[in-house]
Amino acid sequence: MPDKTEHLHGTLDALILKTLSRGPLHGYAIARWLEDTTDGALAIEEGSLYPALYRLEKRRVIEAEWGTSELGRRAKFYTLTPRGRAELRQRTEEWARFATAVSRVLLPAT
Amino acid sequence: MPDKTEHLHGTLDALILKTLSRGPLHGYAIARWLEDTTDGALAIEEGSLYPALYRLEKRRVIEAEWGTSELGRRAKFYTLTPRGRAELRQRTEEWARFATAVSRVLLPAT
DNA sequence: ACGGGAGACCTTGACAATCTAGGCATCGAT
DNA sequence: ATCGATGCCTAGATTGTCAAGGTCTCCCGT
Repeated sequence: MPDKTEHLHGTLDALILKTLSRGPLHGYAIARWLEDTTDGALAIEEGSLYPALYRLEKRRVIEAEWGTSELGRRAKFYTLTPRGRAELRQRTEEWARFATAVSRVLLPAT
Repeated sequence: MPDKTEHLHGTLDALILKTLSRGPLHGYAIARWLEDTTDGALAIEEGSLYPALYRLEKRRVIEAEWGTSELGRRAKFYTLTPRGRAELRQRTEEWARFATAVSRVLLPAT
């Protein structure tokens, strides 16, 4: 049972960039990887994923190229650009600051 | 310099509830308290705050009552209802799970 | 031979929540 | 007299996610 993904707002981009920082992947695989490595806590809907990828590509933080998936199917592979790496760093720091602040309020003296 | 508040999505309600769990406060004071205790990392825009309070009141997780602020001004004081406490617990847990998942992806091996 | 599920992509429309940018009123200090 | 802080409020635009659909191919079970 995945979490309310409502929180994703503003975080999905960073998650995608981070996923791609480990190497090129196609969209479907990005969603899979995120879901797997968080034990299902992060469920990325395809209706969120593909528009996000398109946004990121348009802003030139990722690049797309058609290729073939591990299972021999047509798939679009995304690669992180230098720009993307910079943005990832920045967004990661933003997240850290935000999460720290919220946790300080919500989970004090745990 | 406050953070991009874009992240707030879905978190603001919990923050407000938590703030009120320490005792009744008026809207302006809620924003102040959140801003202060997070060293400005959480800047709550009034255009987000008041609609949020209205939403929460309508859902009966908080109650409003007009009164007088510490500085002698007319102010609306909000109190957490039992329902609100329950929701706070639930949302806090949701946040914890979400934040843990995102951090695990974004800040691995820190 | 056929059906269904999984892999892989995409789009449309609705919705929810935040932000921007205003407005109003009172008070104290300069 | 004006300005900043206190305190409330609203309208509209923006944004991003979600739900729900659709397409095509491959593989597996029956």
